[in-house]
Amino acid sequence: MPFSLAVLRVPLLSFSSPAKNLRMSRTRLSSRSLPSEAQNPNPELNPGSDGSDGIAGLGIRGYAGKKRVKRMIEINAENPEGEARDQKIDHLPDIEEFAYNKAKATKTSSKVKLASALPVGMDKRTDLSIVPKVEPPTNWEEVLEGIKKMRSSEEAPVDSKGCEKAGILLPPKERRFAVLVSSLLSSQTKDAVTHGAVQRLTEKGLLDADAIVKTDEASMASLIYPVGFYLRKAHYIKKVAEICLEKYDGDIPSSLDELLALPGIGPKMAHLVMNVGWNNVQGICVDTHVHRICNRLGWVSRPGTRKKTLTPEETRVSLQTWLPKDEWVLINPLLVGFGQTICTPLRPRCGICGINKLCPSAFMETASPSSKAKKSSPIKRS
DNA sequence: TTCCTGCTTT
DNA sequence: AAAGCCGGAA
Repeated sequence: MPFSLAVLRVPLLSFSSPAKNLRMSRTRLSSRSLPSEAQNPNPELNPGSDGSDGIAGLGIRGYAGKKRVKRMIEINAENPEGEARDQKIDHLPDIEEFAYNKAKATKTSSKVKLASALPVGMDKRTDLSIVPKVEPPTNWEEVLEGIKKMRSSEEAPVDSKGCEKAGILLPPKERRFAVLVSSLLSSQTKDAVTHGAVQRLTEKGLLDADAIVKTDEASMASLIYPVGFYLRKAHYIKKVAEICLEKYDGDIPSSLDELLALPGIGPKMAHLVMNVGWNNVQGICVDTHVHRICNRLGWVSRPGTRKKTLTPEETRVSLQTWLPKDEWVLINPLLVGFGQTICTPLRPRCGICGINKLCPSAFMETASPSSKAKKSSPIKRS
């Protein structure tokens, strides 16, 4: 085991000011050289582990600015392969190979039913061949390139503190669990806050299912505070840990449906975990940023119409009908970072945006997105 | 006010 | 479809 599993019982604290009790001994994780495929229990599920960290690292390597590369090299200082890995940037693993290779999961949960009842025509969300072929948006490649350029010149929170980065120095199984917990914590929470919470859990060895079930909910809540909805999430984390321990031998589920069946795990997190946790691309991870930006760009629409999509799930399905699968994984960190720094939800910085000439929504949003922008859809405009 | 890499329940 | 969860920051 890479770190001590000693369970620290944290006294129940009042939540009025829990933060001050959170700082304790800062035992640094042993960042020794890590085995990759050597300890990978499911090598067939991790074809990306060619000595690299697979897709999980792409969020880091793909759009790394100089600062970040430097930081990664620092982090990997004790890892002999570290620097070498950082050189191999912008290399896409062959995700086609294992995109459709997963066996069907048990579909017993109500959530699964909900998921497949979503506005699709593509049940099981894997077989795109039955979806009517949609013409890709004009200039989409140029737009994508422009965004990539902007992303490489400015560092975004997601680059250093996103879920993709969670547990990057851990062995596969621990890393997967870290990605799952990190995702769970990330919703409605700034990356820096999520990162801090994960850090505290890591220091206490609480990214391990076995350790989590032995920790009471209040302690968990105080540790992850102040992430959004921390009480609920503390509850979910414990439930998830119990399920993982019982059904998956302490590992996380390896199929989309089984992930969706976990409490507190919805489509956004499930796809993220599949993508960066299992290197198994079943769909695009669409969060609020991807949802917003795709609509601003006119990249997605309600089926058969030119109206904006109403939900992230609708966006995901629409985007998947035309975006080449090569881009499915990278589109998330790309647009999330873009959304954090430039194409912000409120008052997007169109003035400094390198693709404002190509964006149908550029300089259009004077009021809040909910009030005005809703009526004048970017793709409907003449 | 609106948002933060949402999900669950009504 | 909409409310509720959580609290803080811009």
